[in-house]
Order: sequence, then structure tokens, then C-alpha cells
Amino acid sequence: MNLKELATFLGLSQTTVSRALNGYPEVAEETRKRVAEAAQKYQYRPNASARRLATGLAGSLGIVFPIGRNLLLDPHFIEFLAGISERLSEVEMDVTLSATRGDDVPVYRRLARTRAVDAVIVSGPLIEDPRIALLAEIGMPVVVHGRTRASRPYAHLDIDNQGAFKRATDLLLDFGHTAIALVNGDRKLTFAMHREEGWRQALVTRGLTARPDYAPSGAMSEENGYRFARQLLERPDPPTAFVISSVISALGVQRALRDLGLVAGRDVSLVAHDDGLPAIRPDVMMPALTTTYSSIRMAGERLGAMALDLINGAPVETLTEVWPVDLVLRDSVARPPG
Amino acid sequence: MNLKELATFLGLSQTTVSRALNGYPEVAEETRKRVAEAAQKYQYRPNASARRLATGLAGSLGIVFPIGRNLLLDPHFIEFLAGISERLSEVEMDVTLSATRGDDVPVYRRLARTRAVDAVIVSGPLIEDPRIALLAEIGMPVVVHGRTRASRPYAHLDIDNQGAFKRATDLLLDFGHTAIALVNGDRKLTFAMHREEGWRQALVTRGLTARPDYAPSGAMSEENGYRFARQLLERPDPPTAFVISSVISALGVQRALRDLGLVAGRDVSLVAHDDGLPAIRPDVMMPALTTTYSSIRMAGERLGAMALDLINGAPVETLTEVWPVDLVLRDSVARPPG
DNA sequence: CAGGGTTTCCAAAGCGCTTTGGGGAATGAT
DNA sequence: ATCATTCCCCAAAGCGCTTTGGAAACCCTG
Repeated sequence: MNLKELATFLGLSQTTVSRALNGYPEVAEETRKRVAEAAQKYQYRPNASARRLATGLAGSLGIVFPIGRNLLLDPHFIEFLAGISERLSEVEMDVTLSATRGDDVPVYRRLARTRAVDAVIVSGPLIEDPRIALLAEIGMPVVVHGRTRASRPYAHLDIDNQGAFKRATDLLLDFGHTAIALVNGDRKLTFAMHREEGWRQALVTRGLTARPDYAPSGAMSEENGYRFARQLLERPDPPTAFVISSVISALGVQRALRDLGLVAGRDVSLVAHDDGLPAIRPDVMMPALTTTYSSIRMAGERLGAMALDLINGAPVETLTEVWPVDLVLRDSVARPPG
Repeated sequence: MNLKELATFLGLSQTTVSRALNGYPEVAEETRKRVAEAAQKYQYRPNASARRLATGLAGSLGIVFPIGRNLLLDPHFIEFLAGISERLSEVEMDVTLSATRGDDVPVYRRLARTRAVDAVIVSGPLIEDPRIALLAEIGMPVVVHGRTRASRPYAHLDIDNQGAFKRATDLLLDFGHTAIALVNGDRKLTFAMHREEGWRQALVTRGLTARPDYAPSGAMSEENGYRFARQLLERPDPPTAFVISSVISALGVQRALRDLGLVAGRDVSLVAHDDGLPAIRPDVMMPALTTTYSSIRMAGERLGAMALDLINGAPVETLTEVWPVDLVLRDSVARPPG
């Protein structure tokens, strides 16, 4: 059943039916009702391609993800995706996912030129990220999850990573720790830089030095968590506390502790950042993990909404948010031993 | 730059330009070259919406994921997605992701009726899965990742879960274990049933009984791995070996072992299924984990290809595959103590 | 050189929707 | 009764592509 058929069936013109369905004012209320009922009865749904062609809107948000690079933040990514997608589903839009092995530039170009998406969301921006400039150049609206260096204002949603990690570090300092390591994500990523900045700031403010060799950085995997923690703990001057960029890495850190016969929340204190992954919950760990918390899913939802606003013409300047981050106290932090 | 402009610029008709670009035979080789060069020079790309409307093809594959249910297999899901998406990118198609909180039926209906996608991929099928029948009913081509009960043939790709878990259990039996537990995924899912079947079969073949209380089942999270293992190990008759449905749960099992002062690969033997998640690698665990291995990413790639075949009219009967699963021996299996 | 086959191209008709630019009928004002 | 509004509705023109059904132009036979 298409518009034409529905219209002739109702004895109306396509114009009227289309308008009735799309809520335009120039159609009698009674007619609108008739149309709505018929549409319901015959399960009429406008053909997406036709509507897109006519309106010039794709009805879809693009996300391109480079297969090789930074796929390691997977569990976060899917959760994020769920958030975006959920918000979009309210207006019957979808997410168009494009994978690319290697260079993502041509993919963005294709999406722009074929008008396959109305806007894109860029996640995990680098400190210097060429994507933002590229997208501006090809005229593709973009909302960034995170921040980056840019010459012009750009729509973005970020969390206060620096503040969060400063607070986490402050907490450990308050407990009396002085040797505090940071198990960080890839240093090229803006959020990792911000976190390191927060950590450094807290230390320096108390007159301590932020030693670079106390802040290993790399993909936020369980494995790296283990490796980094192990290396640090086997030094002659091991840290007594860790600030960790992800609960996944925290799992690795915990494993390292156990291997060395140390127990978290007694011998070593731990604070990790929790993105709210449902599969890995800090509250059920042993000991329950103290975290900085911000739901990545909610960020996704908000980003979806922001992208919609952007598409609907909201000025970029109004679409910038930095969310505060909660510090959730649990059992993995204690006074340093001795 | 659109077709019309390009055509007038070249002094050709839209027809000819379109044909030249799409590789139809009725255009002179020299003309084709001219067109291709101009297209390249002006960066012409056909408008996706227009092409879709004209061809009746959406140029996109649908995946709907229910936000609430079984999102716990996230890390697997994204990896899977990467595989599909990668394959599709070769033909410039994309994945259309639709999230739904709760019922997915209306989403499938919408996708079908609006012709927003050419086919859908269903993952994590239940033993009795209403989706397959629904999709057949609304005429939406579908490829299933896994198997399910169905009245008619359906395109699917699955791995030999039963065989894999039989082999894993056989291995443990060969090493002399008799108390072998299965830490399984959600029992409503077909693959979990198959795995339990394999486990049971191996035991029964050797004259042992497959005790249901030795086969806990639930979402394949780290947490559940821990809980299940802990419960089993604290019984008066603890198992000496575990077959585990996911490396993620295996992480939890390992944690339980450590908590109880047991060491994997000595006191207790472990075999887990490895989907090849890049973030969680069994070979770098301590001890290196013996696994049944099948890359979920590759499955995704193949599923993408199968979906393309299906769209291009390949008969459903030719699109059924069950892949064998490798057994990779590492250090987490040993003779039972004593 | 006529007749038939190929090649190579084009005009025009969709695909199914939205939107512009009216226009007839009903309503209200004079 | 007449004119100006307002209310509803419609015909038709796109949106940018693909594809059908020719029609020239060319080549070959005999």
C-alpha cells in the first residue's frame, strides 16, 4: 500500500493524505481522522527512500568506525551506540554504521556526497583530530563525543575528565597516599590527556611531582591493566594507589595485585572510571570498586538528541556540554599501609 | 554536482552517463572513459536516496538490537558488527542499527514497510524465536547468526557449538577429570542449548551423568562467571574442571579460583570458548587459557556476504553454513589433583 | 547499394513521496 | 445580494536517479 493507493482508496488527493499524516494544518480535522484510520488499518507507512529523496533528509545518523584503530574501547562503544540509537528510535531515525579498515576520510566523503546521513557523530576524538576539519570542509554536520583542538566552534558533549581524575586523585591524597599511579588510555586521545592533566594537577597542587613513569598509557584493555600494574608494582618504589581509566583495565590491575599477593582496598587503593557498562559492574567486584562515574549510554542518548537539534538548525554554539562526573565511594580505597 | 549537471557538462544524456558509471554494456568504451574521468574530477557521487528510490534497494542491512535483553554479550556484538560492516563497506553498503527498548516486532515491521533495509541479520536466536516467523511473514529477507527452530528453511551461519563443547569436555575427560562443570550462557539461547548438549553428550558417552546442577546458565558476564564458579567450588563435591561459554565469564571463574586459593591449570582445569575478542585474549592470561576458538568477527563478515547473496536472489537453501570450531591447547588444563 | 544487425546514444517514464501554487466552496462582512 | 476571507482540498512539479523503448549511425553481407 503506497500513498497513491491510499489516496484513491480514500477518494482524496495524495497531497491531502500526505498532509493529514504529517500534521499540516490545512486539512479538516475530520478528514485527518479518516486518513489516520485508513493508514492504520492498511498499515500504510511511507517509503523511506521516497521520503528521503523528497525531503532531502536521510533520516539517519552516521557513525564510522575504523576497524583497526581504537576498537579496543569496544564495550564502551556499543553501550554508547545503544544510547544514540535509543534516542533516534523515538523519531524513527536510525544509525548508519560504516566500518573502515584504515582511512576513514573516504568514508566520510562518501557519506557526505551521497547524502546517506544527515549528520555524523565522532567519538574518541584525538587531541589533534583531522576529522573535525574535514567534516566542516565537506559541510557535514557533526557532533563530537569529547573535545579536540579546533579552529571553529563545534558541537560536542564531553564529560569533565580532568575534574573527575583530579577528584579521584585528591581522594587518594586525602587518604594519605603519595605514590599514586595513573593507568591511562591512549595518550593521543583527548580524554586521556584531560585525565592525566587532572591527575597531575592534583599532585602538583599538593607539592608532589607527577612522574611520567607513573602514568603508563595504552588501550584500555584488561591486559594492559595487568601489564601496567605489574610493571609498576614490581619497581623498587611501587605506588600505593592507582587511578585507572576504565573498569576493564581495573580488572587487569586487580589480577596483577592478586598475582603479587596484594589485596585491593588494603595494600593498594584503587579508583577507576566507570562508564556504566552493564557487563562489568564495579559494585559487585571484590572489593567493591570506588569509581568516577558517568554513564556512556546517557551520553549517547544526549548526543543523539543534539544531533537532531543540529539537523533542525540549532546553532552550533548552543550545542556544547561538559558534564560533571560523580565520585562513588566504595571499598577499594583505604589508607596506605604502614 | 548531480547526474543532470554532469550529463549536460559532458554533452551526454543522463541515461548514458548513468550507464557508463554503472558498467552497462551499451556505451562505447571511449565514452565510458570520458565519463569516468569527469565523474572523478568533479567528485560526482550518485545521491543515495535517489538511487534507492529508483532501484528499490535500500543499500543497507538492518540489525535491530533490543536494549534491555541480552545486551550483556556486548563485546561480542560489536566485534560481530565490525565483521558485517567491513564486508558491506566493500560494496558501499552500510548497517542500519535500530535500537528498541522492549518489543522489537514493531521495529522490524517499520523496517520492512518503509523499505529502509534490504535484509536483516538476526543474532542470538532463541531456541523458539518468533522473529524468524515474523520476518518470513512480512517478507523481509533474513540471515540468522545461529540456529533456531523453524518450519521452513532459513539462511543461517552457525558454528558447531555442540561439537566444540563435546571436544572440550572430551579433552577434560581424557585428562582424567570426571567432575566437569559447564558455565553456560542463557539457556533460552540456541547456542547455549547446543553447548550443553555437547557437554552432556561427552559425559554420557563415558558413562557419567550430566548433572543439571553442574551446568549453571545465565548472561555471559564476568560477574556470573564468578558467582557460578564460586557456588560450584564451595559445594562439598566441587568440580575439578570447567567448560566455560565465554572468555569473559572465564575471567570471573579465574577470580573465584584466586579467592579460594586455587590455581587454574593445577588445582582446577579450564576450557573456555573464545570468540576472538581483541580486548580479552586467552593467550596472554595467566595461565594461558585453553579454548575452543571461532572468530565472531569472521562470522560477521561471512554473514554480510551471505546477506548480499540473499538480496541478489540466491536461494535460501544454499545459504546455510555450520563452521567447525578449533580447540586450542594452552596451559589451563592439567590432570586433576590427587 | 539494399537490407539486416550492431553499436551507441537519447527522450521520457517511472520510483513514491513532499510541496508549491492555485481554486472552489463555505463563511462572514457590508 | 455582493465581495472578501477563510477553509479544504487538488493538480502538478519536483527530488535525482534507473530503465524502458526507441532511433540514429554504423557495419557488414550478398
